[in-house]
Amino acid sequence: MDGNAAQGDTPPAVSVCLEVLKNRSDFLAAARARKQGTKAMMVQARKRREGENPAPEAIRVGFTCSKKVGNAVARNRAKRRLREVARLILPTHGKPGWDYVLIGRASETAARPFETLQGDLVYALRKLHADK
RNA sequence: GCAGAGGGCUGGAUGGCCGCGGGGGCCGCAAGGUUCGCGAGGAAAGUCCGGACUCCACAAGGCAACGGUGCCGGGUAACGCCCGGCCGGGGAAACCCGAGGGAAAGCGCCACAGAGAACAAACCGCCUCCGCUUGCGGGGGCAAGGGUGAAAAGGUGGGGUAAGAGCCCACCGCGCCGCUGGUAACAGGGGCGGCAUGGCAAGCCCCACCGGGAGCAAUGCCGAAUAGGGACCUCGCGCGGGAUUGAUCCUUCGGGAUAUCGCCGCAGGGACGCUUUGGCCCAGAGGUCCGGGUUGGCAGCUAGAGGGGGCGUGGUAACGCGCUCUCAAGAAGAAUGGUCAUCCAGAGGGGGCAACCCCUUGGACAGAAUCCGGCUUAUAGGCCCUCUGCGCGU
Repeated sequence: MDGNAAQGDTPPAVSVCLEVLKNRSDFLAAARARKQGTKAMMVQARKRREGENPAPEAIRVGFTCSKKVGNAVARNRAKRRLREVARLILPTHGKPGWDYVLIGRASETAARPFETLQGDLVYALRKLHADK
């Protein structure tokens, strides 16, 4: 038995409060707000205004992997890793009422060790929240 | 065993933990919870052909245009696909390659080189006659040899001749006629003809056959808020003017009516900080219903010419038929993942005589989007079968 799983430190189903961005306008709005790049990804973040449609406690997240990332397989792989990272990190490090967009980068997003990838997101979030 | 040819299969495995998509069951008024099983490929790709399906158009059919196909026979829902055969070319062979109809329907083109590239021609030549300064000039005959070219107007051999030539003969080739075999493409052999018909149809063209168009963002249904449109009802709708050189209505065609819409003047309200003047804007409100319609939702949407296995059967085969068992993604900013461990191939290094052991690294091309049948292209590695030649053994 491997030690990691035995400790059971993976987050439970906190991801209930995560929602997926689906409208193009939401993506564009996030792109106009603040952003922070890391080696493996670009993170865009936007605090929603008062009275905007989703409930204020919800954290929303979207993923973008353009053709620059590679062919369909490479894009899907990058998106999945970003999704997994978001699932693990955002419920604890993200702030309610914010929209986040994670953008994949060519080769790095797929190749970077997973723990480093998590660290990248945590770092980017800290910078974004501090940058007020 | 070595070298080669053809074909097929596979393309990481197992198990934890945490997730995702869409189903079924159970609990719950619901939100949701819980549980069970399912969830990428041989190419899912390119979107190049052929269909199913949907809508639009349309008597059938013919002709023309445009596009496609192009040896023959078979298979198929259909095909430009597949199978079998034929012909031509390559190879020692297994086998491979071929846009493989028509060039005596017509037009066009054939670079460079070369004398000449299509009703042949004569550069070097060969033969002969004449002249003379004995190797040159002129006349005539010839097309065998040389040279050029991708291709030079049948080929080889013999006869013949001044030299030559299908000029004559034999064989081959070509054309025509009929015979035999074959469903056919075609093959075989026979007779006749002295040879006429160079290549390119992937330049135009001719012939035969096939083809209506657009596509699941097809198409059908539902349809909120807001804005706008129409109909009806209720309340409200300042005063005056003028009229058809506006609408409308009536008409005995001369003209007339003025409720309504529009026009003009005055009054009313609104904003421009206020006042005056001037210009601008407003003149309806409420309710009910109807149709169109955007974001969106539902259907289409996965059970069909379906995939796989087995048995029988027809066929050389592609494939068909019968029975039987089994399998089953359906999303829509788009699920099929993340991570860890062990193992299996592979690569590198070290130790050991060797079997082997240890460490490190590490997994081809590639991701469903209405669904099928093909084609094409990409693909690390591994496995299997058949055949050919050579070598060795029995």
